[in-house]
Amino acid sequence: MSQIKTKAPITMQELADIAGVTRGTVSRALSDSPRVNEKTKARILALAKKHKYRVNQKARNFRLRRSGVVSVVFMLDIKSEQHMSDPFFLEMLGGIADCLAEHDLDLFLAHAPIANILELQESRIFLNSDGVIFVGQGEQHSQLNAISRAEKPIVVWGAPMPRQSYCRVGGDNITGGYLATNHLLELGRRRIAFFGNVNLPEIALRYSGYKKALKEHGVKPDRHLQIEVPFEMQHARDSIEELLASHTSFDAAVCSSDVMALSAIATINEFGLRVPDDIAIVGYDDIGLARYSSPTLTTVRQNIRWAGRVLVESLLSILNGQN
Amino acid sequence: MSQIKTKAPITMQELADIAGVTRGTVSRALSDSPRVNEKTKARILALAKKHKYRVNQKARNFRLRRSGVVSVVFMLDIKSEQHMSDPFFLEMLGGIADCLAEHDLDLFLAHAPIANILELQESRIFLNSDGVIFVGQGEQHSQLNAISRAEKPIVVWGAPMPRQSYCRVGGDNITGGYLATNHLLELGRRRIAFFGNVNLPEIALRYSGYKKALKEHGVKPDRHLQIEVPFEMQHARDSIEELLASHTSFDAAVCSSDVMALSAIATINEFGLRVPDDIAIVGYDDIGLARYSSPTLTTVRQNIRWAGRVLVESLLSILNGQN
DNA sequence: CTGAAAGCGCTTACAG
DNA sequence: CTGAAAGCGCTTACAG
Repeated sequence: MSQIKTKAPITMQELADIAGVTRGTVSRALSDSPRVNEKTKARILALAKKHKYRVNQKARNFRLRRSGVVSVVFMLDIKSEQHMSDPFFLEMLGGIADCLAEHDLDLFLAHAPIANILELQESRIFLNSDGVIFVGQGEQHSQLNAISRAEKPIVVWGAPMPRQSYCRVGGDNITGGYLATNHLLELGRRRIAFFGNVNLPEIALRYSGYKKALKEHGVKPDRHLQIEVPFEMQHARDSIEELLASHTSFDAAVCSSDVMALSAIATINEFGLRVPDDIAIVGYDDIGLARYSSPTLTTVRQNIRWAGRVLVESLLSILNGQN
Repeated sequence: MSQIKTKAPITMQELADIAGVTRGTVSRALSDSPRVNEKTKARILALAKKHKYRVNQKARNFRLRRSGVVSVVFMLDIKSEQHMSDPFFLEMLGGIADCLAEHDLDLFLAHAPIANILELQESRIFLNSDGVIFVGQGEQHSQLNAISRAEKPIVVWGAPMPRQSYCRVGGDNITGGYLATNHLLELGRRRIAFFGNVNLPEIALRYSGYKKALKEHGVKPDRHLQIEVPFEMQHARDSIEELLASHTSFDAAVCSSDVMALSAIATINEFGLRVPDDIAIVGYDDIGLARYSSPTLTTVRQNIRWAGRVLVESLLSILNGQN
């Protein structure tokens, strides 16, 4: 590790000397303790401002035996450029980062691909942070359950699951899937494909919303129209290409993400078909890119930034013992 | 701030007790100091492994009077979702994060929009980190110069500038602009537009590469074909729309980013024109999204992840006093 | 209401 | 080669 030194700014001891009190009193004044005289407190606060004093958060966290760091782990093979490139993750990250900063907490970004998240428990990601935010469940629901029983608090973005012992935050995937499908049904489409990996809990719920909408319109779901399209862009294109080559007939598709929808549009165009004339597409997430694509992509909106904030607030609640 | 506590793992004192030595010796053994007996060292290392001991980086950094944190600031109005969504930033972030992790350093992500970066000097971004990486120069070259004269080391991704007192890492923008333009010229295009804000140093260099290529092919640059297209997607589309509506004739465009190129393609399609038949487009960056768009986007490749690593290594060199 | 003191987990001159 | 000790900047029982 490198030899890094930083010129130290004014210290609490120095401020105490200036104020003619001890560190203890300054510390109490700064944390607005009721056990310090109001006048003393005001004087110290004024002095602190005047001398641009700021508590050294590192020392504070160290003293408090905490790290002041929250780790963020993006599931779904984060190393793959495709996934990191998905704007969904970036917007989520933005919301998390903003909220964490407001609470004076640092963000530690997990960067490695996570084949088995149980291994994380030995890593810096866990050892070096006060809590961990998982974005997505992948197919590791039981591992998440196991981890949640350890001492380190976690929160997870994803779907509700049976016997779920971890704190979860997530959108209403059933309704989302329902709305997307319903939109296509009302456009008169009847051969509606569902693109996505239903082994992922969130996608499974959207699929059930999809089936619910079909049922309401008297359309019988066709197993052959449930296509396991992966999130990763190149794989998505391969998968959709295969579908088109098979001449399976369909006139619309509900996609599991906007990036997947954009992949679908590009692939369909390459096959000489038009969107939405020949095949109508609905995305999911409402990323910025989708809003400005051509033609404008119809999508199911998730307020991703806000979701990021909720994840942080939930984690803080646990850390503060409010469950 | 919240009351966060973490169950402490085995401490250096405990390991010292087990080994029957003092903390000092353990510390030296772990840092591979030559001043400790090889046998003792081996014994301590084995014991450390056995008991899964890991040095508490927080305490270490605290003792070493450093934060162990590097801040990353993305210029260009990071708050705007459009910019955060630009895959260029994400890939750069990935490279930076990986390299930082290998050096046991944390990544602190600046999230606020940066109107004037001089204000950063009072903020957590500076106060709480050992160094700062700026991705992009914006139009704040002189502010960067000013900041670099402060005690906190910085490195900047961008273009070389006259009287540049900060450490810079960047691509060869002149050659990049030249290659992009040359490609179009060899396709027989002669009315080639340049899309980008030439007030940004990097873009200005690409523009000069563009002019150089034109000159070599005996094409006289047309001022009206230098269009100040912003990076931000919606603004890019507005700007290109305006150009198309003005009936300025052009048969190709060199774009300043792949996202800009995608915006251009979408806008051109909306005007009933075809790419590349009517107007050929070249992007810049080589983001994953471009690779899989339809039709595949021609672009100038920057190895963004690798660039991120170089930024980190450069910063570490400065921190280690190697300039 | 305030001070004196211990201690968070580490590193590193200084002795020996 | 190793130990004893000081100290990084803070917080918080414990006295008074």
